[in-house]
Amino acid sequence: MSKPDKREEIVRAALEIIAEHGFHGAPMALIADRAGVGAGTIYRYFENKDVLITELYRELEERIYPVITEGYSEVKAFRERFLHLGTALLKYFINNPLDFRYLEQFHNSPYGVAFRRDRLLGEKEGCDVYRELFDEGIAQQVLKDVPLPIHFALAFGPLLSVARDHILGFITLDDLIIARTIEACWDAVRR
Amino acid sequence: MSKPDKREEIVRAALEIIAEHGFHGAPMALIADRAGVGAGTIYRYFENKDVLITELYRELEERIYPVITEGYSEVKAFRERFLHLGTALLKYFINNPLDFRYLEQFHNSPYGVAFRRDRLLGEKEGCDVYRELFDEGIAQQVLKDVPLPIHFALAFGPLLSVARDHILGFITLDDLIIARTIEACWDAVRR
DNA sequence: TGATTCAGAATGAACGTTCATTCCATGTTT
DNA sequence: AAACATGGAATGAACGTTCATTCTGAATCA
Repeated sequence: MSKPDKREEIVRAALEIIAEHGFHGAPMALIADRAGVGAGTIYRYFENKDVLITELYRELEERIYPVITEGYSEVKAFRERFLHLGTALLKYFINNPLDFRYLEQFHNSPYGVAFRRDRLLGEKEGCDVYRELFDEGIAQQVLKDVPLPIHFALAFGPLLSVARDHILGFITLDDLIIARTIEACWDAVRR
Repeated sequence: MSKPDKREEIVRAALEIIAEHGFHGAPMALIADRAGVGAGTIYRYFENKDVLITELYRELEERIYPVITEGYSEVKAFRERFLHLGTALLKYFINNPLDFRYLEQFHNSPYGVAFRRDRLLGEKEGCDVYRELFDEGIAQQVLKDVPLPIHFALAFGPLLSVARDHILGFITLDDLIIARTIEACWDAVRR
């Protein structure tokens, strides 16, 4: 196994185990096992567990961004762009439940809070597209007159909740329900 | 200190520490310290840490319910009832940040997932008022034609997100913004 | 009243376990 | 052969839980 291969295996194993059992249900020894690697080897690639966790978060963000923005065109009507970004994000989560579960774990932990605090301006997912879209919508008075974070809450709050329910098996989403949900979010933010 | 006093102190200390640092940042020894009791004393009142955690959850639920439903009348117009329940819940969270942080921790943990799964199967809903309101709205076609869990997501998702941002200091809510936020949620669920 | 007894509440040091991290003998590459 | 990478046993810190002991205050007795 080549050098970068091992790093990749470690990251993959960490994602699987942490997404399923949380940070504290993911001992380094288990991650090493699942990656097919010695416990000590992890420390050749990551200074410690915290670094592994935040590094994994960064990699997930980078994976998501291009998928979301694929087929996204800034020239389309505002509403269409909103629906595109919402649908793309929700579908990404549904198709990548491990990524979703990991991101949730991260957000609801001291890691995530510190991370967001550092980013106070960048806000959620670090995806600038969302911020730009909402800023434009507020400026053009297409969106309601509330602060940006409220818009984020109105748009992403239901989205995350629905994704979680689907992944945990409490509901089953299909294309129709997804479309209706995103349109409902649009009703929430539009003026 | 009388007998129920100690139990109360333990519960209070556990709420404070867990809300602030999470389940794993709350060793029993620290909870005992904060409560002003010996480490072993906790085990006179709670079989183990898990029982303490779920018991505390149950107590919080019981505390919230009467506050939410105060002044709530089933005869008022549907929209008014929705706004009342939404506003009451959001304001409760803002006024009781420890409660909110604890409930979030609980929901985003194996405890919470297991808890919800039991509820779904057992039909024994904790938030009956909310369930009744939404059921009625769907039946009367005041609400959009989507499954109940989607309505929950549309209504509570933004609410929790906004409460979290406020409590973490990322935004500052006032009565006007709260009212606009709940009304936006109404736009999301209404037909 | 003051002394004595006693049940159960409270205590915290000690225990066994789990975990992140370190260490080093061994293997691999250059 | 030198330099580096690896695995997994060893380490020590932290944790939840236990239990032998101490404390407390109500009940009983003289």
